[in-house]
Amino acid sequence: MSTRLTIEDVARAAGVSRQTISNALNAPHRLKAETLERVSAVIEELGYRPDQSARSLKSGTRRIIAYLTPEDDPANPNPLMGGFLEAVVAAAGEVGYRILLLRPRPGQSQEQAIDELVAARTVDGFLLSDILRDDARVAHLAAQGVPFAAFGRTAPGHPQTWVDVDSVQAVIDLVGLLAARGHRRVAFLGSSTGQPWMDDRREGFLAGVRRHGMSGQEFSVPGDDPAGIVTATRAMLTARNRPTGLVAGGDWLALGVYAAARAEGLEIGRDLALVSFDDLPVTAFLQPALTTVRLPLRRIAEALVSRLLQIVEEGVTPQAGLLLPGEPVIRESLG
Amino acid sequence: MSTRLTIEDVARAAGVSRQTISNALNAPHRLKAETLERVSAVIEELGYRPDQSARSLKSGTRRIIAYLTPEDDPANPNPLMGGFLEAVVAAAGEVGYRILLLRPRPGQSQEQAIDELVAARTVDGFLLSDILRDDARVAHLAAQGVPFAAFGRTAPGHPQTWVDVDSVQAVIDLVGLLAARGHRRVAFLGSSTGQPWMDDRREGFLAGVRRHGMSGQEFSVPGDDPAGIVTATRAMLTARNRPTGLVAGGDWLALGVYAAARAEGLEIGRDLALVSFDDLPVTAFLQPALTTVRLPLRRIAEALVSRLLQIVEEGVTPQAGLLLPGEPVIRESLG
DNA sequence: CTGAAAGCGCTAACAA
DNA sequence: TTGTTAGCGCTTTCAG
Repeated sequence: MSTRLTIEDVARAAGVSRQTISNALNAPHRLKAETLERVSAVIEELGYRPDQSARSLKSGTRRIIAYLTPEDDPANPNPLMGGFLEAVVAAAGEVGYRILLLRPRPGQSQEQAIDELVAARTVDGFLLSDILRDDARVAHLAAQGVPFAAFGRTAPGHPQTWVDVDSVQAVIDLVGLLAARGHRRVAFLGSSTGQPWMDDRREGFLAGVRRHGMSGQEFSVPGDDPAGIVTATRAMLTARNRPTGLVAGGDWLALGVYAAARAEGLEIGRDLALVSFDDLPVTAFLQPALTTVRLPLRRIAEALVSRLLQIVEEGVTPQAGLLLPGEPVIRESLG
Repeated sequence: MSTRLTIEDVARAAGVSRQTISNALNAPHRLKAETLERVSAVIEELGYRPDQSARSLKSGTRRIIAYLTPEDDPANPNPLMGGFLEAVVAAAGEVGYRILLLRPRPGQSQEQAIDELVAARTVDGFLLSDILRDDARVAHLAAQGVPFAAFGRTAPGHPQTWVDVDSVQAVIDLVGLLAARGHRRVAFLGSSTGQPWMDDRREGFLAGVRRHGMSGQEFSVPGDDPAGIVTATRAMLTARNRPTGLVAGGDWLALGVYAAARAEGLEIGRDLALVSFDDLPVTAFLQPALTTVRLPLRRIAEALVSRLLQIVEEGVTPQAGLLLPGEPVIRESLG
C-alpha cells in the first residue's frame, strides 16, 4: 500500500512549507534546531524518503554506480565474484550509493552497453574489473570523460583510478618461502589465457627465482578446464628433474596440481612444495592445506568506491594507482 | 564529453517538434512511416536516449529491479552466485530492465533496507533468493503490496510468485539410480543449518528409500565448514554396516566425502557410490567425476523476471509457483 | 498525424 | 530562518 508520500504531504503533516522539509534533509544547518527536530520527527514517523527520480532529475546525480560484470564462463565462474560484489555493495552502501549490474545484451559490445547507460544518465560512474593491458572499455570511458575506477592497472595514458593487488611482490615472497626451505629447483604453473594478473604472477616468480639464484622453469596450460590442467601438470611432474617446489598461478590451477600429484603418487608438502594465489574457499577441503595468497577484497572495494566518488563528487582524479599487498596464508602444502 | 543531449536538441536536429521525438520512441505507430524512419535515423545518429530520471519521474516506472543478495559467509561464499546473477542480469536485460544489488547497511534489517528503496521509489520490484519457510522479507513485501518474485517457495498465504527447483523429485531420481545398481543400504548426508532446500533433499531421499524398500540412514553435519564435514563423514564411513550408496545434500558436502573416503582408503565409485546436488564447477577436479544434479539457473532467472514483470507491468500476480526439474548429470562416482 | 501546454516531485535561487 | 517561484527532461493530455 505505498501511498506515494510526497514532500507536500510531509510539509502539511508538520505544519511547515515544503521547503522546510527539503532543507531539513539537504541543508539542516539552515533550520532552527527546534524546528529541525520537530520536522525530522515527522519525516521519521512517516518514513518519508525523497523520490529518487525527482531528486536525480533536479540534481543530475543518481547515487548509483554501475559495475560492468566480467563475462563469466558458466563452466568456470569466478568463485570470488560473490565475495567481491558483497564487498563492493557494502563499500558503496556505506556512502549512500547503490550498485547496478551491467552486462551487454547479446550482440551488443561492452562499449555500447556503457554508452546506453551514460546516455540515459542512469548512473554516476562505472566500476570495472579484470582489466586488460589494452582495455577497450577503459579507453572508451576515458575518451568520453565518464568517471570510472578499475580493479586492475590501466594503461599510462588513461586515468589512474585503478586499484590492484601487488601480485608481483606477493609471488616474490612466495618464492622466498620456498628458498628458505631449501628448494633450488622450482617451477611456475600458469595458464596462457593472456590475463595480465597471470603475467604479473609469472613476473614475480621470475624475479624471485633470480633473486635467490634458483633454477626456475615455466609451464603453461592452454585453457582453464580441469582436465587440461591435470594433464599438463602430470606431464610436468613426470619429467625427469621435476621441480621440488611449485608456484601455481592461482588456486584453480593448484586444484589440478593436487589431482595430478595424487595420480602420480606424490605427496604434496613432502615430495612437492606447493604455493598458490587467490585463497578460494573450496581449497579448505584440500589435504594438506594449501599455502596461498588471499586477495584483500574489502580493501579493494573500498578503495575503488572511494576513488570513483572522488571523481564523481569532487571532480578530482587520483594521479596514481593504488597497489595493495596480498595476504599470504601459510599452510602445510609448503612443507 | 557528454554534451547532455536532450529531446529538444534532437527535435531541432530533425526539424520536428519534441513531441514527435517522444512519439517515435514511445508510440511509433502514431507517426507516418516516412517521418518515423527519418526521425529514428537522427536519434540513432546522435545516440539519443531519454534521461531515465525524467522518464521515471513522469511515468512512475524505473525499469530497475532490486536483488536482495543473501548474506554471504566470506568463508563459504555461494559459488553459484556469480552464475545466478549473470542469468538474472541477462534475463532482465532482455526485457529492458536492470538489476540493482541491495544489502542492508550494518545495523539495518533487510526489511528496513527494502523500505528505504521502496520509499525512494528507486526500483519497480524485488527479487529474493534463499527463501526460508517463514521468511520475514516475504511477509514484509507481501504486507506492503510491493511486487516481488522469489527463488524458493513462499508460504501459502503469500503471493505465489516463486520459482523453485524440484529437489524432492530430483533426489528421488538419484535414489532410483542407486537402487537400479543394486544398492540396499544407503544414507543421506545433510547439513543441519536449517535451509528449506536441504529439507527438501532429505525428504526426497526418504521418499526414494521408501519407494525402493531400501534401508536408509540420515547423517547430519552441524555447520558447513570443511573440517567438520570431513570429520562427520569419516565417522559415518567407519561405522560398521556403512552404507554402500550415499546421497550428499550438496556438492559442498560431497567434497568432504571425497576427502573422507580418501582418508579411509575407500574408493568412490567402487567402495561407495556417491550422488549429489548442485554441480559446482569445482567438482570437475574430482576423481572419479561426481554424479550430481545441475540447477537450471537460466530458466530460473527467466521465470523469476517474467513473473515479477507480470505483476509490475500488468498487475497480474501468478496464482501458483513454478517448479523446475533439476538436470541430473551422471558421472563415474555413481559406480 | 503533429504542435502547444501542463505537470511528475524535487531543490536552488531568491524574496519576505 | 522560512515561504515563494521556477524549472530539471520528459510524457501525456488536448487542440489543431
